[in-house]
Order: sequence, then structure tokens, then C-alpha cells
Amino acid sequence: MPRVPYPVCVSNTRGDILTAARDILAEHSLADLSMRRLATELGVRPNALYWHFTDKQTLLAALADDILGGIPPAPESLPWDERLAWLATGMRAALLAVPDSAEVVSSSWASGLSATHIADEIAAAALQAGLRERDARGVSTALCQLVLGLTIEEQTRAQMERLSVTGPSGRDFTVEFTDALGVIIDGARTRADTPRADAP
Amino acid sequence: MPRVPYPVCVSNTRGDILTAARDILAEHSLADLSMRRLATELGVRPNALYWHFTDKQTLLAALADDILGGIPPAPESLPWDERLAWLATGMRAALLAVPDSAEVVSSSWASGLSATHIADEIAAAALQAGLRERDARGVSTALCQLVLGLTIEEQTRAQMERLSVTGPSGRDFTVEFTDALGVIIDGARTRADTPRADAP
DNA sequence: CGCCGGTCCTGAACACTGTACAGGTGCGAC
DNA sequence: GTCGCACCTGTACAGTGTTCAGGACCGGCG
Repeated sequence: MPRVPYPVCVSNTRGDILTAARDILAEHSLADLSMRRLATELGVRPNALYWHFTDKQTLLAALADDILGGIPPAPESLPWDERLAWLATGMRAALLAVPDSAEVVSSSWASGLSATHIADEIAAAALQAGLRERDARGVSTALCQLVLGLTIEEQTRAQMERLSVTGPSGRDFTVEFTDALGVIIDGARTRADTPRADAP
Repeated sequence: MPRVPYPVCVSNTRGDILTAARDILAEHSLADLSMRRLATELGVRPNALYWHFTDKQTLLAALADDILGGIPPAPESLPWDERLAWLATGMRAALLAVPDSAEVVSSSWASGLSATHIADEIAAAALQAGLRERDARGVSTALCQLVLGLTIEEQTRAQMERLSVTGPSGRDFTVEFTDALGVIIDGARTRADTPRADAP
């Protein structure tokens, strides 16, 4: 049999690292996602990760892009308001699929290391509806911050219940999301109906 | 002269600790707000803090309540939509007054250790406008998440520029806030005008 | 006076964390 | 055969939150 000097299966790609990070989030939590643990999971020493990513922060930013990358595009056939709802719920679903991912995405957006592709997509959908540029961006930020913030709360609570440091919160986050989403989209509709003749 | 055996000025109260924490945020950053540093600033060993607070997390939650405590109440004379805007901008101003405080408040809200008094106040104002209960709460969460999320981004950027790890972002967060705020309040107005005869 | 109990703090330690530096091993190309 | 590159190792540093047993000070009570 061939001599296996050291590596059993080294030579990790960036993708391998990111999926390993996702696995740690899925089976444990963000608190457990340390460079050491991630390296151990890959059969590698912690420092090895710094060859692929300069920082933990940039690693998390890549992970954030990865997580938000799988949002299905809104069908062109949908009316514009339903497309807004589609995108926001899709973003929420993508986040809910990976525990603690909302906090990861939030930090990455804040640090500017991450792409905010979905925000642009939402703004574009609002623009197509005839909104003014600034209104469209307003709708986009309102929606994105709602999704991010509420999902952070939901996932933090879920984690706390999983470790049973706290009982069930009694909140229905899906309802809270739907209600706030409805309000924002109503606001977008108002802006769409208003004739665009006001002062800049 | 009197012998000063050990304490020069020990015997800190919870309030002293919180203001010291605020000072660290003001003059440095959240990253510098460690138990060790906070203790040093108070002329005390780190462990001493654990007599007043069980956790760093609960300390930060108390700090969050402290920061959001100074929001001026909306004048009763204002029409309801302007009261909503007043409360949201007041919350934003309270956060902007202390660097990195938005992140502190966000974590504290998510962990449930902190009071969400301002959210209730916003919901109450919306309720007075004649909104249904669920709509009022929807407006409240949309507004609070907007303020928190956007301020996190703003303060993170400010911190990065202060350490000159990054140039100016070119974003005008006040404009972004005002635009998104306008959209949400327009949505609230729609809900207020709609006769409340729809199915639950 | 002496002692008790509460309040607030100390000293030392544990198990971690992200990250830096120098060095080494394997592989394909010239 | 050797050069350079891709990828990883070993060791170490400075810092983190938190715990535990214990000690100094204080007012009040017998």
C-alpha cells in the first residue's frame, strides 16, 4: 500500500473551507466557529487557513456571500410588488437555512467586505415598478434591514433554546416578518402611485 | 494625613461601571471594551466586575438600556405620523451619540436580556393612529430594525475610517435613513386609512 | 470591647481566542 | 535535477471571558 507521509486528504480549496464552516454553523453555532475548530474539522492546523483567507473576517464575508448566493431570482411574470415579497422571503429563507447566518451576513455587510447583491436586486425590482431612484433604495434598505435584524433575533433565540438557557419565547417570527413586510410594501405602492413631479 | 490602606476610590456602583463602559465606547471602540480594560479604567481587578454583573452579556444589556433610556418622548401635540418619525429619529440619535452602541443594542435585544421599551412606544403610537394591533407591531419592527441595522453599518464604517483601514464610503446614511423611514411611514398611513373590516 | 455578616475587592488560574513568523514538504515545469 | 509555487506545520504571543477561594473593610449587635 502507498505510503501516506502526512496528508490524508489535504489540499483544501476555498470552497471546502466554506462548506466546512457552514457545517459547523449547522451542527453547532457561531460561537463554535473558531479558526482552530474549523481547521480541526478539515484535518489541518489553524494557520493553514490563513493561506486561503487573510482574516477570519474575510472568511466570514466569503461565507456570507456563499449563503446569500442561492436565492432564487424572482420570476419575471410576477407583478412588481409580489416580486419584492418574493425576494425578501427568499433572502429570509436562505438565512434561516443556516443557523446564525444572519449575524454573519450583518457583520459582513457592515464591514463592507461582502457583496450586497440581493439589496441591488430588490432596488432594481422597485425601480422597475416606477419608483424614483431614492425611493427604490429606501425600500431596499428597509426590506434588507428588516430581514437581517429579525432573523438575527430569531436565530439567536433558537440557539438559546437549543442550549436550553431559555424557554420558548412565544413569538411567531414568521408572523412578525409578514406583517412588517406588508407595511413596507404598502409604502412602496404609495410611492409607485404618486406622480413623480415633486421636488428632488 | 490619613492612611489610605487600599482603596483610593473603590466601591463602584453599577452606574459607575456603565458610564465607564460608555466612555470606552466613546473614546475607543467596542473591540476595546473588554472586562480587563473596563476594570483597569475603574482602578479595579477584572473579577470585581462579576460582583455587579453576572456576565459580560448582561453588563452590555444594562448598557443598552442605559443608552436607549434617554430618548425624548414624542410631544402629544404632534400628529401620529410625525410622532412615529420623531421616535425613530430619536432612537437613531441616541444610538449615534455613542459609537458602536447599535451593535450592543442589537445583541442585547436578540438575547432578550434587554428591555425593548422604545419598540413598545412606537407600537403604541401606531395603535393610537387607529392601526390594527398586528399592523402597529409590524410598523414598530420595521422601524426598529431599520434604525438598528442602518446605524450598525454607519458606526462600523465610522470606526473603520477612524482606524483608517478604509477610506470614506461615500454613503450618506442620514439620507438613506430618511428615505427608508418615509417609505415605512407611508405604509403605516395606508394601513391607517384602510377601513378595518378585513379578515383577521 | 469582640464578633458577625454583608459588601466589595484581590490573586492566581483555566481554557480559550485570532494571528505572526519561520520553515518544510510535495509537485509540475524547465 | 533543481527551481518555484502551493500548501501546510510548529511554535509562540498577547489577549479574551470566567471561576474559585480568600481577604479587607464596614456597620450593627451582644
